[in-house]
Amino acid sequence: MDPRAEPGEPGERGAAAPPAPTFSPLYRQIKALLLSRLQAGEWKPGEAIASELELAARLKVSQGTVRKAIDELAQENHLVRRQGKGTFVATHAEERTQYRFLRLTPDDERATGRLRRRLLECRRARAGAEVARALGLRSGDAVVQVGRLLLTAGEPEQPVVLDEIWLPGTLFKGLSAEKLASWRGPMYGLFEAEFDVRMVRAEERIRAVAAGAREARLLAVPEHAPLLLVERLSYTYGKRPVELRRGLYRTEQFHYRNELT
Amino acid sequence: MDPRAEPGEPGERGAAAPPAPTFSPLYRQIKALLLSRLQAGEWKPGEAIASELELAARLKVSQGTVRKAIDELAQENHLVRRQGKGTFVATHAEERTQYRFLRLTPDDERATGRLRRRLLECRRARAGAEVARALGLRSGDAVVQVGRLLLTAGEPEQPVVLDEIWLPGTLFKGLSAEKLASWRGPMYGLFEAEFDVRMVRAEERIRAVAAGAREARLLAVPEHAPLLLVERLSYTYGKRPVELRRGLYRTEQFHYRNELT
DNA sequence: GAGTGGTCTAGACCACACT
DNA sequence: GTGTGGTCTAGACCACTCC
Repeated sequence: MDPRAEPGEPGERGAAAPPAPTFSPLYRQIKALLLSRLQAGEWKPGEAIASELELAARLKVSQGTVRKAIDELAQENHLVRRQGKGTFVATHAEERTQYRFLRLTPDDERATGRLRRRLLECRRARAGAEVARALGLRSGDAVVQVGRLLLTAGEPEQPVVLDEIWLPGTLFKGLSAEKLASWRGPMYGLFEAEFDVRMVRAEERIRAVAAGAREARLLAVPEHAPLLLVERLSYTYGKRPVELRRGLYRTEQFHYRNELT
Repeated sequence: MDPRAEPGEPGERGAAAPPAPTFSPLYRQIKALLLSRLQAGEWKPGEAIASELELAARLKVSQGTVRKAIDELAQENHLVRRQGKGTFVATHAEERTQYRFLRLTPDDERATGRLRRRLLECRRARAGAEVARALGLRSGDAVVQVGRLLLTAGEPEQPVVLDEIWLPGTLFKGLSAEKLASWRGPMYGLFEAEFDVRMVRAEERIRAVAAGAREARLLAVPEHAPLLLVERLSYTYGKRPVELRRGLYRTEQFHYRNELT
């Protein structure tokens, strides 16, 4: 490959464009290439990709250059390196923690008990204006709507999270209550295995709100009780939004934890 | 330096200890060395450190090894690289965004207006049990307690954040209301310049709570209105906690934004 | 022992900022 | 032009995993 080649996303030329990123190093081009292969599904989540030396030979660059490309992809959680074994496509199916994206943590560190799920509904519907805008659809397009509770495992079990989830109908054609109920492990693992949708990144917007009547009943709190509202938009490759989630969290015994650097 | 030397934090030997990290690569030893120099204040925030080649020559390693050490330090926000100019000690004083650690964002993207500060109090006090535990002090030790509001700049101005801040008294001896009121720029910039305290990392715990009487009055919301409670513990070098902050955020027009990867 | 990722080196050259 | 960080190479050797 030629170090002086065009960047993956070529800088706009002509017109009165800003400075223009006229230079893209080789390793970034290789990174873009690998990303496009991941996106194309050339390697499935959990599988090993080609070794560094093999990629280097095939692409006619040095190992160090491939290495730097893979470094960045590993950093961004697309790949996972395992010394002595190989480099693997990241997956939500085998997370150390059950939910990689769930930042809710028990106040009591020792209470490490997993949360139970209870499915409330799973139905096909039409996107309202707001959902459509978030997911990049048109109002009225088909969506799958899922409602569920997360509860503490203890006795008595206690509701902690009420989630409402919207998914583009075209991507999640066969999704049903049965599939969701029978699936073991993280929901995002199901999405990978059955629908070829990998969540790569997400943005959350967090607010404090007062519980409405329905929410209060489902979460077993008084009406108007303060709840954490967590709106999450999840993206797959190419900054494409593929899930909207509206979660209400009880935070008497749990908190949303965040690390700032 | 010897690649086979002991790690910076030596692995426990003897007894029935876990696997034991018996190997620490050279670049990590150099990273630890640089960190200790930063901690010792050898270079001040905003200053340039020695160049890669100079460090390599002085430490008798290759440039690539120094480079990898600096890479990690830059990643962790201890250093900032600037091509053609040098590598600089990170600082809160010249942040692109006014507050690096403040994740509160206006719902309306265009409303980029800065927030005003209003100092409510700044007084010396004795640490209660909870504050002492968080800051690694003993109950009754001296602390500085600061209260303040952040308000929108518009007309009419509207309170958005009510912060209560606790700082170890020994570290912040000369801190006064006058100093705080007259300082331009982020508070953490003042801490760097006047007290040699650099915030490096922070953890936040977020909850939804109902406004109490005093908080409701200060934030101009009804009593029992839902508010975001953000408890932040900030650390300086060596995982040493140096600030506890309890913030109440109004989230009708603002939200706490977070990125998940 | 063979294969994989991880470290380290030495040297060449490029992009960028200052002067 | 000089000095800084950034890229790329080629090759040696180390640590880890599995057969």
